[in-house]
Amino acid sequence: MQAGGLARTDSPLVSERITFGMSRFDEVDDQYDPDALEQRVFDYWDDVDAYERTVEHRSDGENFFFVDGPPYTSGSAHMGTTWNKSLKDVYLRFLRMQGYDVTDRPGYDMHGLPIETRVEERLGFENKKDIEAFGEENFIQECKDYANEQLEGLQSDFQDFGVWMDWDDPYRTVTPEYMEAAWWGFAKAADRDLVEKGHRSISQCPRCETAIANNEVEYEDVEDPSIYVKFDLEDREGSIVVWTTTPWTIPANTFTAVDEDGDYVGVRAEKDGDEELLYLAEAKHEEVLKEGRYDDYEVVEELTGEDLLGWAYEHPLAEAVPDHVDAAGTHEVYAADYVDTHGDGTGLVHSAPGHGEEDFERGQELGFPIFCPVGSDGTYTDEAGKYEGQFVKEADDEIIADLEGNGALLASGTVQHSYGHCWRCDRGIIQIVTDQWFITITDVKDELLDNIEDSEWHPDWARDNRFRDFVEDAPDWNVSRQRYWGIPLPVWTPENRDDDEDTIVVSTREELAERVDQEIDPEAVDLHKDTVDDFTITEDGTTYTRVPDVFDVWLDSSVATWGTLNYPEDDSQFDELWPADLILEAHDQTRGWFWSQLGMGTAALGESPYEQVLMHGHALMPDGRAMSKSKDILVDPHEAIDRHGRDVMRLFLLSNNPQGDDMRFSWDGMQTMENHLRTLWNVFRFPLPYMRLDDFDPQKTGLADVDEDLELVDEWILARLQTTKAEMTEHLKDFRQDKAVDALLEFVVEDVSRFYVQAVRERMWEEDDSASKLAAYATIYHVLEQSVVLLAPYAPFVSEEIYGTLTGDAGHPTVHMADWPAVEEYWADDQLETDVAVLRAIEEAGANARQQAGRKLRWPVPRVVVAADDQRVVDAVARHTPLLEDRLNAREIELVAPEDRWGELNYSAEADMSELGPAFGDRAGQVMNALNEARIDDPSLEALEAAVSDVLEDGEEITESMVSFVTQTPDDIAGTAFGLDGDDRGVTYVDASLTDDIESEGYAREVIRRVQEMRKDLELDVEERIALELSIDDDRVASLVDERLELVREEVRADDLRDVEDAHRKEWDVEGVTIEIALEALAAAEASD
RNA sequence: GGGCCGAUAGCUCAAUUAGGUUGAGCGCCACUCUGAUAAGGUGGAGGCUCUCGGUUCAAAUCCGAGUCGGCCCA
Repeated sequence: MQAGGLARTDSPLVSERITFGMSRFDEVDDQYDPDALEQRVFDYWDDVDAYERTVEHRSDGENFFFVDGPPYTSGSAHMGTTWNKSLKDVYLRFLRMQGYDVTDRPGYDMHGLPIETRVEERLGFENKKDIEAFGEENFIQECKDYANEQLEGLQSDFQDFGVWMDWDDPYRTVTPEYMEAAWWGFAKAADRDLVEKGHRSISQCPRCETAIANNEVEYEDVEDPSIYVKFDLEDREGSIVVWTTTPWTIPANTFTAVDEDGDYVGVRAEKDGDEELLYLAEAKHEEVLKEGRYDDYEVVEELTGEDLLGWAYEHPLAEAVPDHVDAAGTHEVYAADYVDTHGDGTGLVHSAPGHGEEDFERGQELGFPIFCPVGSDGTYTDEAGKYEGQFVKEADDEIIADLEGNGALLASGTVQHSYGHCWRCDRGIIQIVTDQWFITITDVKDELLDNIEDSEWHPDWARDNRFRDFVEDAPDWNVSRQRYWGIPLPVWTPENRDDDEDTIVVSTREELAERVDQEIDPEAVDLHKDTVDDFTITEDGTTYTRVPDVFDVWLDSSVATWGTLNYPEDDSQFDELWPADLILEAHDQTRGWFWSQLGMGTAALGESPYEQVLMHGHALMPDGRAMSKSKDILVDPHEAIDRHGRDVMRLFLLSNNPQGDDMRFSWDGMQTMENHLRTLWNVFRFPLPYMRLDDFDPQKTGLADVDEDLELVDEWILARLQTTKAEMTEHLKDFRQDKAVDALLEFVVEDVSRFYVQAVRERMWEEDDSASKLAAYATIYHVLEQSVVLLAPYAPFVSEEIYGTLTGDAGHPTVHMADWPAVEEYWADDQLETDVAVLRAIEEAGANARQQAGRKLRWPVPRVVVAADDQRVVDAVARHTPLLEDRLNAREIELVAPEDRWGELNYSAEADMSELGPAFGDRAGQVMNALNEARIDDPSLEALEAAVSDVLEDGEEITESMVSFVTQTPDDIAGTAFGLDGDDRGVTYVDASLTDDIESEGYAREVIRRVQEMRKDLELDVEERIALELSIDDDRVASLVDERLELVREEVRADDLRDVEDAHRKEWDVEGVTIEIALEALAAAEASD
């Protein structure tokens, strides 16, 4: 299959390449210059509408519904975002090349508290009162402006990274149609009876004066009070001891909890002559009494938690807080499963259902009133008695003092512990009980767990371990926030009530226009709070007003799968596309977007809204630390681009495993990728001058036309190309773009650059037209063209320029329109790949052996002996003897067949542990060492057994399967084993002995190489003729060189051999002999005559 | 405090599915090549495979307990 649409030359679209300077085989930069190249390609894309045309090109293809996880619009793109978008880009491009019509609408998450707090900072606001004074409408407008500003920064970053998405039409969570998508989803959940208003213990940010979700709470180490408080028992002697780090919750104390099965003690303790009876956990009593600095103590009672149940005590702040809870059964000891007699504290837990979540639940079970004397801003209400009006944290000291005054304080200190903070403004959160709106996803927990099964995750453990655990433990979703910049809850309640009975949930703008008392245009209405707060609904004589809350911002993005399609406003695509085929985000989204979408999809539609999830990791610093913008620990993608370019950065990012593992950024890794691209660039530009000179036309001379003339190495590189395509396709389908690009780069660097190009250079230098040259042209053209098509999703810029230069006006306007190259079975040839791999292994071993023998490649060696282990190696060598002679610079190649032995060798054995282990048990290691050390003349088992007889016990023998024989070479000769995939296939021996003839050629080559270097110093053209002067300070060497003088003259294009004046002159040391060389260019000399 | 993931050469990672003498690329050092040349080739140094136990003839690999890092949860 042709990758390029070669028949499209008549299209008016494709000829535009010429206009923009990409005609075939144009001159290209000598050096790979990413910055200049990428700017050129940006301009080119712009000029030919490359993106739009690529999208159009696939518009008839099968649908693929990708949904972009919307980045939050604060700050600019960091390395993590960059990795994420690069991953999306590579898969979207790959899918397009495979023919899919891909949905690629990017999204931005633009509501929520983070933006509100930024705007508040900007305006110098401290709390909600400032906002109210400024005006809701004004504040919402400021937030809108700020979010749009931030969006522009992200948009331009992503485009600058070369990401191709529909940048002209991103979905934005602040538009009426998107907000409507959220209303619709919420209304569907309400239809299923999954929406309720509830009195719950929630995390409250006292500065932002709103509830925040548990997953918005960030934990940091802080120093807090640590106090032990005695509750005096009623009806019996003594006190129970509790511990808390939040003295401000003591006023709301309602009961005390114990572990029914825990062990407790009564302790008679003495301090300053006074004696007290204290009850607390057995495991903690020593520690606690030490804290209380008691002089002495004695355990007088041993009890279980059960014994303590029902004990009544006095509220220690009863006088200061006259309104404290005083219902029947309060201020007694109860069992609760959140008590641990071996954890922090005393084994008795002060419980205030008006604050703590667990306390709240247990308090409800016990039927107690919920007493919470704290307002939404964290100050005590009048119910808190003498503490009224104080901010709770600031009241700690006074409360501690009051406890002490009452004699209730056993000990007071501080403790370092992690405490929850608001994710945006960093204020310490407080737990209070308020009214909130919930989506009761716990009612559909089984459905959620079922729906998890409908999505396929990469890696799969992320779904089956991490995500399932999270979903199993997930509580009801508190979706209401007492803020401004968000999607308003579409809930209207009867004017005189504030519960969740008889509510109206509005689903769409159209419904809104129909039902509200005011006259509105559904097309034009904005849905933000400042607008909809004014709307009332009157039905059946009852007037309904809107609940003033806005949604948790996580609800916004949870509807992205239909929000992307503008559904329900636009229902043209939903049925066909939904649910999403793929979403792709980092692992922190398990608790975020992966979860919120599953929750909303299930609550609203009973289904998972996505089918496949690719979960990648985070970008870490080179030393493994997490990146952090606020701490200025980061690598800025813009710096990476400045230093190495976009293609290099993308290649680096995309060469990392995307399946769950974090990625460490590495400047070395970036440099390596740049080196690889430079290699590609050099390979690409190497044949261009020759093709240009010969007017090579790939349309007229394709592979089919030169099939008869292809040489083995051509067929080999074509076979390798097929394997590379197959591997890449398999890896990409497996979401392992890192392995795919590794395969491609290895092909380009190892096979094309280091082997194929080396092997075909001389064919390209031939001046006359030859079938062999054309075959090489057609081959390298095909290989390069397919390689850049394969590289295009990763490095779209350099691929574009190379593709354009190769195809000119015969290709697609952009490489990104090309089809993903399919394996061409005709060229596949596993046998040949193996053959050449054998030859390369022999060559490599030969080079190694040569170095051991101390003979430079420039000096010929009389013979190279290849001892083959199998017939395959014999065949390969026999067919390619001249190639091997040439590459190893050997006068002769000698082949030793597998059944023969080369007489000059000794042998030793290499042990196979998988055989020795079972046979010798714990002596296997000992036998292995003896075998490895043995030296024998004859590679037979008998000789070997004799050599290792010391370690063999009676009756034991060495069998053939246990060992393989290894040769030991004599002095003149160096040998190196070669193998394939870890299996030994034979040995290459280099005989490095010297003769006059060899020395003659060796010295001649030394001279040639130095003359060539001097030609280069003078920047002479390859064809330019010279006059040469040689003076060699050693008679023997001089006569040796004389023997090869013709060779020297020919190689260095020396027409004259004479003394030259005013020449480029240099003295060289060659193997200890001084040689003086001078030369001048003949044309120059003639001109000066 | 709990869950998940990771820890192998200076760096980035393979090898863990099925236990069998730990590998590659990059970097470093030395040598080498030179009609792709700010490239290419060869070699060398560099590892108690995080620690400690266990299973086994044999553990990077399986099991248990820790340590450190990342993410998530409390």
